[in-house]
Amino acid sequence: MKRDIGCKGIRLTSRRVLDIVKTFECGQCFRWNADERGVYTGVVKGCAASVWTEGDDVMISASEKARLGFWRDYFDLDCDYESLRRNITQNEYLNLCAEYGGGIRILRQDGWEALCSFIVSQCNNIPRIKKIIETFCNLFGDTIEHDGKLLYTFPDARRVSALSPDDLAPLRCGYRAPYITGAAKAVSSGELDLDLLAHGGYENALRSLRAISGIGDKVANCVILYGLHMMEAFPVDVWMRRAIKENLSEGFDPKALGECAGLCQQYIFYYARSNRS
DNA sequence: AAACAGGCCTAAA
DNA sequence: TTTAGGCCTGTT
Repeated sequence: MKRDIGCKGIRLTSRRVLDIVKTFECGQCFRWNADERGVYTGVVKGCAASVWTEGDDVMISASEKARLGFWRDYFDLDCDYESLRRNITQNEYLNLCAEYGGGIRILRQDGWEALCSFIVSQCNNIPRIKKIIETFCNLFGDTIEHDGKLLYTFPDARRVSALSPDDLAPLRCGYRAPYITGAAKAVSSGELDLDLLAHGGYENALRSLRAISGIGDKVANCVILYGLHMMEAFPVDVWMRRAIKENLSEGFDPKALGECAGLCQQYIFYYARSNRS
C-alpha cells in the first residue's frame, strides 16, 4: 500500500542523480529486489532499506541502525558524476552510452560480498547468480526484520570459512563452491585484507586478489570497482569485449579514462546489455 | 540434443 | 605468453 511508504520515507536525493532501476538492474549488484510497486528492498552490511521514486525524489526507508550518511555513502552521493562524465563526452559512442546510463551510481558495496558475488557470477547468468546468492544468505546469514518482513544478511567470511564446499551443495553453484570457501578462509585469516587493499592502490589490489583461486582478471576488477571503490577499475567480460571491438578504436585503453574508467565501463555495459538482440 | 552462459584453472606448446 | 579443454548447473 502506497500510504505506508509515503509516510515513512525520507528524501535521499533526486531522481536525476540516482536512477534506482538502472542502478540496481545494471548488473553491479544482486541483492536488491523490486515489488510490484517498484519499491526496491535490500540489505547492505547488515542494514536493510527500502528505496523508491516519488515524483522527482528518491525516497528511502531504513532502520534506525543505519543513519542517512550510511546510505549516502553506499549510493556514492558525495561524488560528482557530472564532472566525471565530462571526461568521456569527446567520444561519440561513449557519450551515447553515458546519456543512456544517466542516473547510474557505482554502489560502494561491501568488499567481501562483492568478492563472493562475482566469484559466483563467472560463466553464469543473472537470474541464477541472484538465486545462488539468495540461497547463500537464507542458509548462512543472520535474520533481520524490516518493514514487518524477515530478511537475511550476507554471511560473513568467518562463518563461511567454517564451511566445506559440500556444505554449499544446496546453493547448486557447482565448481564455484571451493572458490567461495577458499576465499572465505583467506579473508577471515587476514591473509587477504580487503580494507587494507582498498587503500593500497589498484595494481596491488589486482595482484592480491588474483592470487586467490577462482579469481581472475575479470572478477578481480569487479571486486576492485564495486567492493573496494576504486573507479579506475575496468572489468572486461564478453559483453564489454564485443562492445569495445564494435564501437571503439583498436587502440582504446581504459587507463586513459583515469578516475572515470569504472563508471564509463558501467555505461558501456548497461548500454550493450539493454540493446542486445 | 547440444550449445551456451557476465571465467578460471591446468596442461601443453 | 598464448591456447584448448574441462568444469557444475540451468536454460534454450
